[in-house]
Amino acid sequence: MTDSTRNARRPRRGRPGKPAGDDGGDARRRLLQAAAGQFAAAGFAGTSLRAVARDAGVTPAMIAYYFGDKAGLMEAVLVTGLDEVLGALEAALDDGGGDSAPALERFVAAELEALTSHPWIPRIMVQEVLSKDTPLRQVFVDRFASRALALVRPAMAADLAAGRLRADLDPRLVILSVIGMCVFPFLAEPLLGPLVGYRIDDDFAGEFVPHTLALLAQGLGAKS
Amino acid sequence: MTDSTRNARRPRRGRPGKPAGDDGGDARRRLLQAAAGQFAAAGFAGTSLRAVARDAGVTPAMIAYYFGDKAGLMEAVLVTGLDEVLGALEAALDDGGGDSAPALERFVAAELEALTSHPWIPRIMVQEVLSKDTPLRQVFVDRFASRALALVRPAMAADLAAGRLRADLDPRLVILSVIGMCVFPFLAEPLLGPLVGYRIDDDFAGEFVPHTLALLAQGLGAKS
DNA sequence: CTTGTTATTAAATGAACGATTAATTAATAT
DNA sequence: ATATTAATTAATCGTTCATTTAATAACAAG
Repeated sequence: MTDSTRNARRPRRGRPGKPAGDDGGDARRRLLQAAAGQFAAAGFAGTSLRAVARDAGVTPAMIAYYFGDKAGLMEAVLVTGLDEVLGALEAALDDGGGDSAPALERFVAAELEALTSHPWIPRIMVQEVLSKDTPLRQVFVDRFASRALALVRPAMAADLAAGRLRADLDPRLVILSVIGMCVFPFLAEPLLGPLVGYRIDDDFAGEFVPHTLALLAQGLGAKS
Repeated sequence: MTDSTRNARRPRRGRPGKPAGDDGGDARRRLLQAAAGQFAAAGFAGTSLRAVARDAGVTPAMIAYYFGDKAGLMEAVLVTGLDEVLGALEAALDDGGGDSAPALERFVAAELEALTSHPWIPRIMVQEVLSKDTPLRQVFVDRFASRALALVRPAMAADLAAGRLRADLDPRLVILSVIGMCVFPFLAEPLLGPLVGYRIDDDFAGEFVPHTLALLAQGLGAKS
């Protein structure tokens, strides 16, 4: 499906040499975009550079030219997306710091909205960063995880001190549960979307953020 | 790491022919075990049959003999594990039906305990079933998802009728959030385990089940 | 105009992979 | 005893892959 829909776009492959005019510099961006989609859909090992190059309308040699090798391409894809998400998280948590909503609520909302714009990030993460001990993991830790945790932990401590967070829960496990609630729908959408009945489009965050906040605020139990 | 630790076990590969005595029938089981580990760690495309066979102490031709081809091996791995998990869920939800804990609580506890015994299942699912439209997906839906949902949905309805579940939440999204909370720690353990501070061993369910139930029961908010 | 740099292609290389086949041995049935 | 079946290895085939190399064309600077 991914093939047949995108294939007919670039049927002709030109003669060697620098292309004329306004196409210049575009190939790198198209390669990143094609690679993000294919890495998310088929994983690192399951993605062939030939297919990425074909999707981007260039030859595989261009990947070596711009990114060195396959791992370099994956790294470029990942850091490009992660930087954008981290920026959104920083903006949401540094916000004033005064009387706004509890920090964990702002964190959840910002994360869900950022992921809605980059739905391939969780899939690449789980497939290539979470389970395997690849060089990418260090990139992820340094470039994203450590900074994100540095934002969240003091915010949680502030919530706790202000009495806006239960004191009898293990903070480690709270982080785990909250991240899981936020990230899992993006992982499972291709299967559970049709089955349960949801779709990740521009409106998804608008629907899922209130639900998640309501669930986190009071749990599942009926009001007594 | 996976290589060097498991490698030295079966250094010698015998002469051709049926092995004598009590080894018979063991190769199939060892292949399933080795394949589960490698599929979970490296994904379907990232796993080579040569490596699985080496890990199991046989030749790659044995995989064709027992499972036909690579896809058949993966399918056998998956259904073997899923059947065991489904059995645990059925046992937990069919339990009497009387005055025990809310069904969603029993579901959560049973799922977490079953996954603790088969921690590779969520990783294979996310990597090979959730995101890609492979033949495995139908296997998963028929063999597990449809039956599990058939167990959960009436149980949730009963909870709702008995006033043990908030009526103002979207049931579709509740299922999504609950599954995400349960499954995500298994996906993220290789990365977040050392970082956040938890390990999936025999005691994990004993620690995580009470936390999850407490969080689901009342949410994060401090008691007023 | 020439010279160098940048961006691109076509073609070749070598390794790894999944799958197949033929040979081989043990167990079992006749 | 003998034939048949079950379980296993060794060897190899054809394919696909990532990567490398050499050639080529546009463009910029002198």
